[in-house]
Amino acid sequence: MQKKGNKLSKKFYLRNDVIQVSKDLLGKFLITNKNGIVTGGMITEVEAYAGVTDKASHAFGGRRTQRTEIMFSEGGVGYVYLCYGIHHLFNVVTNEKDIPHAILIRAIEPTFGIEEMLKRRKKINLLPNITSGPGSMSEALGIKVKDSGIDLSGEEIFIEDHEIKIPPKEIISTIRIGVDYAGKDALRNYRFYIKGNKFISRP
DNA sequence: CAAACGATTTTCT
DNA sequence: GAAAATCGTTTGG
Repeated sequence: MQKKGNKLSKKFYLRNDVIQVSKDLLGKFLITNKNGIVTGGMITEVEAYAGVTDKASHAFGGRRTQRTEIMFSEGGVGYVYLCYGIHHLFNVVTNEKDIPHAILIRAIEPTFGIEEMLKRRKKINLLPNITSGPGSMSEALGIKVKDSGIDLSGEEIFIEDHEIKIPPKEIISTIRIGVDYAGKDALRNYRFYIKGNKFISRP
């Protein structure tokens, strides 16, 4: 039923324009394969974190710790961060080695393994809020902190191109959410989502 | 070694 | 709409 999906090549992540990569990720499919159970869906909302120049990023100012070390890796790996002790946020690391750019996946449109995702989220019906919001989405996909640093070209967590093109008109850019503390950097239009899609996080 | 904080979500008023 | 929950990471002594 689904068109054949090809995993994104390493080159996709290695580009140095994190904004462009963010836009390109919209319409791609984020898939996880946990214990033989496949879950995933189309990426509908993302946020870019431009490394050392972005106050909202953990790597702002070149801060390099054991946790953020992953972001300094070469693009193409996942960076999972535990926030508020409860939520697992999934990021895609981009750019070259030592340049800590990352893209936070905020929401996807459920496509594969919907039943399993509902079970993980303890929901009965498929509502838009099942995967809208970074923490919720990660839980639905079974992504955990221990997955941080995973190679996205592997078999457990990966991103596929199903040749769905999102017209530039359908891509909305706006300010990010939940980063008010970042001062003027919070006003950067680094958040992107697909126009009209219901599976995006709510204010 | 102790203290403060957060890229969120959920629940209550 | 506002506030609490909750724990690993980070920072300071």
